[in-house]
Amino acid sequence: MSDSEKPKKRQLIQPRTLKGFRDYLPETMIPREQLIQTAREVYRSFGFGPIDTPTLEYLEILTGKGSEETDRQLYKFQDHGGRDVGMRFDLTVPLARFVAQHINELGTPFKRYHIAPVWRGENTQRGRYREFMQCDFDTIGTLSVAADIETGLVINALLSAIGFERFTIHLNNRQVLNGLLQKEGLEEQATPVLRSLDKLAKIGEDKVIQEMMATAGTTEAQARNVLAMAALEGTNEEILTQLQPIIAGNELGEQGVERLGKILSGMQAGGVPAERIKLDVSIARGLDYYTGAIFETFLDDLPGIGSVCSGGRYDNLAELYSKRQLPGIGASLGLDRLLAAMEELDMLAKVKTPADVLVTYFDKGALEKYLEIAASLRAVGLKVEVFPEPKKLGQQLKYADTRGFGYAVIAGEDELASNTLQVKDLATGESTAFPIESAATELAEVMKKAVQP
RNA sequence: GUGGCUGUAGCUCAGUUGGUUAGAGCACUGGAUUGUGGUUCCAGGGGUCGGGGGUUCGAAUCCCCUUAGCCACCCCA
Repeated sequence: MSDSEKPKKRQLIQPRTLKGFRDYLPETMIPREQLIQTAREVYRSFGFGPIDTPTLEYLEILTGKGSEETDRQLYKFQDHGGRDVGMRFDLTVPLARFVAQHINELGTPFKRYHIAPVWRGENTQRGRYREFMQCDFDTIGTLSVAADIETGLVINALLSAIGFERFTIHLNNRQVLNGLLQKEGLEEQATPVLRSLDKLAKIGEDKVIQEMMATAGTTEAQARNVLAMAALEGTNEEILTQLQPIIAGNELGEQGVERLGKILSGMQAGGVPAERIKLDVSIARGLDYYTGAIFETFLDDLPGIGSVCSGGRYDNLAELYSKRQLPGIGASLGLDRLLAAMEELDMLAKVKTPADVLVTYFDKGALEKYLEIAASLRAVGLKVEVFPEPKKLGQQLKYADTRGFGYAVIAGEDELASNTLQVKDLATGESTAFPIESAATELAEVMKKAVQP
């Protein structure tokens, strides 16, 4: 073969994903889907209904309230018709547009959940990607404290259903903060002051004071007064009592404290253990648009990972798109953060298959028998895979073991001749013989017992 | 977007002052007289050293650019 006849090495395209974008393998996708399913069920159990909106919106919809930061992170381009479009960077702005457009058919109060990916072209870091899932729930069109309370109840139900017992829902009311700022004459600088305050847990008291003086132009006394309130300690009731004199004389603040008390007792009446709720006057969330209750949720065993479920109340969701004032309250489950936490706390089963049972393909001539067996197992609700090749039994068992199957069904000449199946528990290695007719129901029984002993 | 660190097989890494055909463990595929895995033994496949350019007789090793990851800042609607 001369050089010219040698097959040239094909120029391959390097397989890779964009910065901040990820592939999900079955072993990460399985717990991910489980988590989403749990969230869905909890949202539905409170009467929230599903919605979806387009990935792409007119650019003006997304940049409506835009800061420079927003613009910088927004994925935007011109579509084939020359329209300026952008990819949604959260689910709240699309909700605002959606509500402005449909509120007359929807009526109020309107409760929806929305689980969908969003895109932000920000710099990546651990746990921060450019494409990620948001799991929002919101109640639109009511100012009632009942909706505030329910938000707390949903957060509690969510984390409980996912399997957490030790977590703390931090609760605050922006009205209290705003009341104090009014009292201190800092209304104008509310945003930078609260942004600094939000960093209290992270950078400490002295630095927060320095930052407030530098970026918000407060006096040291003003900064200290704001911090004094944020530093209150004690039981929730004690904090409420201490707040009253601090805020006294400011109507907004007084209302805010009263409302906090109602949310607190309401959440407990709704079944949230008192020790899971913590009044935390320091949390502000960096968001300008929160006007009332604010929630942040921390895992007691992994507080460093940050809030895994956050949200709050806003006065006027759709102000940019509608003349109708639509107040609302909602929160968002931090799916990726939560999954990272669960992995770190070893709460995720390491499984590469969603199936429970592998039917081994043992006897070359008995494929149709195996297909029948698999069908009968599926009929009682089991997830079943038939191995596609009549390979050596040891290899098939190894396959089942490494993927995380719970059981293997083995049926060779001997079993088929006696009309039985051998069901092997892969965790213990024990085999049981079942009559072929009743094997499906008996195995289903066994598995049910294994799940709830 | 700014600054710092890093990038060798699917994964975790080794690779001496730049010097022949780049290694290990795990994982993967197959085998150990043809019906039982998660512990053994043997064999095998897999890398143009993230990509491109430069210096050099010679580059995984030095220089530049680029790309990706991590960390900090920023921000977190």
